Amino acid sequence: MREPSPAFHDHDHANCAEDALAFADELASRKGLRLTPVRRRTLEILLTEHRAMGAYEVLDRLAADGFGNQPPVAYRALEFLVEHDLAHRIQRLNAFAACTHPGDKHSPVFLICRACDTVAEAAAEVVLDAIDSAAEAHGFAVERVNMEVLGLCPACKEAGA
Amino acid sequence: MREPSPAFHDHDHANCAEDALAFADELASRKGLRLTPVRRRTLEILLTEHRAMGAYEVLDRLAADGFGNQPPVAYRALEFLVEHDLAHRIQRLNAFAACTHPGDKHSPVFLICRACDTVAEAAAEVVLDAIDSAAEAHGFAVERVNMEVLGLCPACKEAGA
DNA sequence: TACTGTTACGTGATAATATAACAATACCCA
DNA sequence: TGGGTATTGTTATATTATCACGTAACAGTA
Repeated sequence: MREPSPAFHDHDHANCAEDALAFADELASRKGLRLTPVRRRTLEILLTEHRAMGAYEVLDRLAADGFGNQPPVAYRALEFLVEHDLAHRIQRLNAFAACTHPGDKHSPVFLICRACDTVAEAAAEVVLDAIDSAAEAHGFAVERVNMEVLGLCPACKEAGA
Repeated sequence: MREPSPAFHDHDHANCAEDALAFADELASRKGLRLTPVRRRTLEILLTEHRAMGAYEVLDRLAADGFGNQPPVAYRALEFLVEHDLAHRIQRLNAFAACTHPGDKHSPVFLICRACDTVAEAAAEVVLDAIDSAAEAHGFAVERVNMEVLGLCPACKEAGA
């Protein structure tokens, strides 16, 4: 497996982490959430890395920063972020990634490269309607939607993976 | 958590397992696959239970039937079934379920009840087009799509979960 | 300020899920 | 029949996730 790249294509990454953190702060004060030090730092880690990270990898970083070093520390912080749509869980990889469209009401579609594990978050609002009507036909009340697409990113496709 | 029911609504379940097994046999001989005893029995277990089962739960059944009792036995058989679309992996639950529409070219949407863990497999062909175009915009080559919707099934909604 | 209910955190232990590696066996086909 | 391949069994271990409990921080009340 090749090294994951920060995203499929370059972008202005310099400030995007900063912006996202600022947004999180604003969201927290607006909704009365407690973006505590561990939680904020966890988000910062995900934003800075800009890739899907395993809980234990995040935990190592947190521990290095003086926070607790037991699994629940990371899992709880990550759970909080996911719950408030500041991060997503990538089931396929048992990993977590900061949301790249915070604030947008979105149902993200994750494009996961099977060769380098890079994850891109695509928008696909259209999909939601289809899901809703399919669910409705079953009398099912939709709460959260998770869509994951496995395949090859441009770089790995090029490289002939 | 309530007990999972076989499906959101009753259906003629008596023969559906039998039919699916017959289909699998036919598929195997048509495509030259080796639906060996462990593999066939694994599919039969999933079909008969008609619910999402963990790998270790499947393993217990297999062991009771005289097959090996170590994890790889179950994981390998399940992997085979998933690869050939005879079963699906439900990431959210770390579990596996027999495909309820074998043979159909489908991109299943799983409706997962957060209260009782029941899983229904809905069809949503429309969704695929949307996914494809979203992926195309990223230069991403789609290979497999997995969509999981979390919410409440009719029974649990009724029960006020 | 003291009291109280609630939420969050730290920690140790353990559960649940999944894979690596290798040996033994069964199958296929020339 | 023999040699290559796919499959299975088995041992060991890696990885991911949760439970349980005690303490600390916070919010609201009087």
